[in-house]
Amino acid sequence: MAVRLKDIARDLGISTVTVSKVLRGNSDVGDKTRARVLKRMKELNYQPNMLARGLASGKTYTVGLVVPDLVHPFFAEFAKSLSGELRKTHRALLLASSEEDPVIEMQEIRTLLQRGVDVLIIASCQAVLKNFYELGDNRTPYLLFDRNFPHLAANFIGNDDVVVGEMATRHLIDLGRTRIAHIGARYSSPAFDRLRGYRNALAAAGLPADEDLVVTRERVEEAGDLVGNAMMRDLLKLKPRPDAVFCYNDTTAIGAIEAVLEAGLRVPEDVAIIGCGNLRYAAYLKVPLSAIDQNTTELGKRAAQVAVELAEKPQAELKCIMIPPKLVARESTVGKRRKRTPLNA
Amino acid sequence: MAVRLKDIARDLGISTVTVSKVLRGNSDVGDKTRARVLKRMKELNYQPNMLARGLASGKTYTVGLVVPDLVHPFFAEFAKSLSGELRKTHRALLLASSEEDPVIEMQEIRTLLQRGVDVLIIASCQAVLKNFYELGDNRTPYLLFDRNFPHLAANFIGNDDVVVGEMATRHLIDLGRTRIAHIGARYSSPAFDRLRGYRNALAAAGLPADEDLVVTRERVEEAGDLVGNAMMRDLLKLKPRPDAVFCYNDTTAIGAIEAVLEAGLRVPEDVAIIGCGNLRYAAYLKVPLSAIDQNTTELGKRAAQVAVELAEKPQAELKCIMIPPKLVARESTVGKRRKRTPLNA
DNA sequence: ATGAAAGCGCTAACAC
DNA sequence: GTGTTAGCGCTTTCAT
Repeated sequence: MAVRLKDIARDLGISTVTVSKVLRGNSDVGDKTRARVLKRMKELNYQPNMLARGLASGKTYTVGLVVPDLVHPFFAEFAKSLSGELRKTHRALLLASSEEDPVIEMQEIRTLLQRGVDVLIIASCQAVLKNFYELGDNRTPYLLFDRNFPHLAANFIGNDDVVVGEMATRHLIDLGRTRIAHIGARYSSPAFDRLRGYRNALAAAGLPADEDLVVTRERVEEAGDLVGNAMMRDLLKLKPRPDAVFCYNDTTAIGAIEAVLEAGLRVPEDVAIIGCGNLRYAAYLKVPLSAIDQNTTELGKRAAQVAVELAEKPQAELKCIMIPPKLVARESTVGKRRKRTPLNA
Repeated sequence: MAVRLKDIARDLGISTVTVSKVLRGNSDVGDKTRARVLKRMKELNYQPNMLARGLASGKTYTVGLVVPDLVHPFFAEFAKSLSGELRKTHRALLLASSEEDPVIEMQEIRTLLQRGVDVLIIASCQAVLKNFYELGDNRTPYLLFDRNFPHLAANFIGNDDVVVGEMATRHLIDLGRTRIAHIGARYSSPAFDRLRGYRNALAAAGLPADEDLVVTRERVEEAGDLVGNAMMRDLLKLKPRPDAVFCYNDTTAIGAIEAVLEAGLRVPEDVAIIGCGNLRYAAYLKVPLSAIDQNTTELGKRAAQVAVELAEKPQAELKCIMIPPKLVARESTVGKRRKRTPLNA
């Protein structure tokens, strides 16, 4: 059996309460007693039982995270950053992957809530989020991440995706492109906002908004390269064909580039392509990929901070945090004239 | 406050014990009583408090995983697969990333054990694993993953890395290459075994084992591309220079390819290069990368199964599971004559 | 088939 | 400063 508070108390002839107080750094303990307790704890290599603490105190020092796909570099990067930041506060991360399936997502949320996570961070794939309240009268605070639900007054952290769309499209405009297409996703706030940004930028530049140039398909997240490839092939059939494409994410962009090359055209000379996410290996692709970097590491850090705040003060004021994105131009838009951007820059 | 067993018992005029039995599917409950309990549970949307259950029963239905780097596709893929499989058994995943730092790793292990994980799965970055026992007299069963410690009698799951090395090297030999180099890692069982496999294959083919052709460096995991690039540059200075390289992983391979191209040479004509891991985007790289696929999804599935077994029967016989790797040949070794292998194949 | 009693390891609230 | 009492929500054991 593991060492318990009780063991230390017995050894020292004091009460468990005092030991507990020392454990938690409570100030109302005599210096001598504190020293003796700490010494004994070290000797016995005492490890507190967080289950018991959680049950008694209502705080588990645990954060739950639900993402649609752990392998997606964006979510993996976020999870890593979040986890690293939580470690500094001695909190643990309960992680679940919903596979972009709302039903699985609900199940995972339930699992996490049953474990008493202090906060829930979630990039939800629900179409509507009213279901969130059907999970019992649970008062666990939550933080929406990446995907927002405008009609829901909730804590949110993500990028300003309107800016993402504007930034990408503006970049293509600045390069002199005039027939700019958009390969988008559906049913999520980032998809919707990036599209809006795209339109804003076109309008601001006085370019026409040709609806043929906007194509979308469901489930862009999973096999994005294949989807991107298919959609690009559709776009290439248009006359005149687009001379640039802003893709919803990097994987669709990769597929799109492939389609352009397969059609015997050049990137970026015939069609410039920009993605979003800034994959770790973007610089090593057949055509090094330009992309909007989401600053994912910062996103994870800030999310951890908000999570800790929520854990400590569940009724805090609503937070809505937008991390500014950043343009990383590589060959897929600017061609070979610039020097190669180093990895992850 | 959330609904408790007690509430249901009170509503129905029965004891909490009976309700608890229904909850756990215990058979010694009358059909009528069971039905009433289940009905009421549904009505109130009862969610069991797993902390309380864990404290009382000693089982938390939680598995801990520690990986060196969550963003590394191999570990991300593994975590995803593991998590998906655990979900089927209603278990949760506590995840931690050690950043390839033994000190952080110990801290994370402690954090997980304090939360009472039923099993610990770990790709450890410790040089020696005796420290494992210093974490208290904890009897939590653990499963080593990817990185083995031969002198430690422990459960293990991973690839047979000797076979990985042989398979990769053999592939290069079959292509007629005779001066085959190896860019390796250090201080881990996969690194060591892949090197052994490399040597085995050379010996079996009657090729000389030139020690100049084996280069290693620390911390290949993090910025693998840069490390691979630097090591390849070293190799290219040799006379005669190598005509093929087996790289420890895909990221070093990417860097190595870059170095070859920067030197004005061709891949694979001048230098054939093969990696290990089979990145999701391997097919879309400048030179589509040949690699040994580690069958990571299967690895995660089997790990989950073993974890569940260990959770239920901690004293089970030691398991040592080797998932067979698979060769995926692309342009970086065989050139353009073959058809492109589809993504993730 | 059902339940009473005891307790998992800890903390909160209040005495002294 | 220190200790007492009383739980947190559940399971276990052993009566009946």
